[in-house]
Amino acid sequence: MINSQPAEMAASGETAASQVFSALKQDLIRGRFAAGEKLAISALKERYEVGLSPLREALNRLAAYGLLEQHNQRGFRVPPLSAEELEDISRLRMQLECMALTQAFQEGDAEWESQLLAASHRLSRANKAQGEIEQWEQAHQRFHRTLLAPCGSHWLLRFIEQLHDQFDRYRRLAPGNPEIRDRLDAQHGELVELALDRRIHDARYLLEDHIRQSWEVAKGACEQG
Amino acid sequence: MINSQPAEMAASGETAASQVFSALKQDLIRGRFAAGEKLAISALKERYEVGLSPLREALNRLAAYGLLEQHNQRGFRVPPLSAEELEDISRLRMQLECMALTQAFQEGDAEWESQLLAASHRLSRANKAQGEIEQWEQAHQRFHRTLLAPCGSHWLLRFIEQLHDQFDRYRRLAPGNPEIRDRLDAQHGELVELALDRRIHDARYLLEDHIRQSWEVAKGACEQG
DNA sequence: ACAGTAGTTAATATCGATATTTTTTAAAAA
DNA sequence: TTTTTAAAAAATATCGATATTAACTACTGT
Repeated sequence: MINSQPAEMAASGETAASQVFSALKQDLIRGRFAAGEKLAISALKERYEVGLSPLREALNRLAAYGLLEQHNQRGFRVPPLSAEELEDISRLRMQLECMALTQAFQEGDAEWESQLLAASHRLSRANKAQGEIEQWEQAHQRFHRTLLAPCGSHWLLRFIEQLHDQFDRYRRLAPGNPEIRDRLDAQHGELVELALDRRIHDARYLLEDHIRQSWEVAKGACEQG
Repeated sequence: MINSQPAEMAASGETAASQVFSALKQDLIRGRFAAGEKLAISALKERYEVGLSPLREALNRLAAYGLLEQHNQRGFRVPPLSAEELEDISRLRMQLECMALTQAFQEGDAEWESQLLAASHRLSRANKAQGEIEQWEQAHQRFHRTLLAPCGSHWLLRFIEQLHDQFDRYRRLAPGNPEIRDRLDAQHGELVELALDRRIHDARYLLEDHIRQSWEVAKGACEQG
């Protein structure tokens, strides 16, 4: 059984449901669907070239995750955007990520420092290659994930990731703000320095400000857009 | 279309998938399945008297929620119990619920106080009716939900509920500890008093202790059981 | 006896068709 | 015109059957 898979098939072990789950999740976060929009299942079937059963399973997972609303007998909707919810998400991010940061500073070892430096470097390089937004987005996500990874709490990381996905829906829909964007980029480097020196107090303050600045940008998605 | 539904049908608008989701969720929290057990889908079909499609959708939701593990091409498993995860869950509960409590004390109004008193009363009455454990469980859950409800953060409440469900898996599997149980019951009443007086500092300390005591009980589920 | 392997069984994941429910459209009544 | 009602259309949810994958068993060779 050598090379029996067509080129378009994904890695072995991937099921159709899990593939369409990932694809749909990405598209939801990227804002490819209008907020509040009702998803037409038959249209999704064509779009993702997948049958009804795996598609519905993916939709159910996404609803349980909070990236879709599910209403009995009337299908799935993209959740609406609201400034109130964005505030909720942002404030909770500040609290949870600061919690995780504190623990990460205690638990993080040399290996972590290396990975953090690497992630930071990848992020700054991805910055310059304009036009490849998705690459930057991935590097950005990985940086923040690496920063908090050693915090030791599986559930805390899970919730933070979930909030991050929610937050990104807003941020990616908002118009770019080059001014704040530059400041945000600089903060990533500063966070690494503070992490290496384990200056938890300053780092917490900086991370909180980082989220607050991002929040300012993300707010742009709520203005009658 | 009057009374066209058979007696065993649930409220209108309920779909087969959502019904089996609720039933399965309850059974998982109640420990009706062995930890680590692989779920035989065909057996579940008979047990819940439901077809394959709605059953699989329910399983997918539960996996996304964290009450099941899903492995591609090899079905669904009940997550194993571990003392480490219980510690993670418990510590996070302390932090998140104390956060919510603080905000609830600020936002809570007279209506909240009334509902809290009512919930507390129901809980103490449910206590005495032995043999009706499920009734007490429901009253208990509602009490804790009411206590934190006015905190104003949709996502915080969501995460707390999720952790609560995880925690209860352990607690309900653990052998009963009448000694601690009495103390826990007493704490519910004390929490109400502190809430009415908005004594946030004492209340936080008490809630933290409440969770810690429950944790002690829940640990019993991890011992080679 | 043991490791490796083909063949068999059982389970999962998916497809195609159908039944139910909601939404839309059109007609009838106030 | 507005509201109600009824019929038609569209969409969701579910069923039954099938294909695909993993787990198991018996065999072969060493």
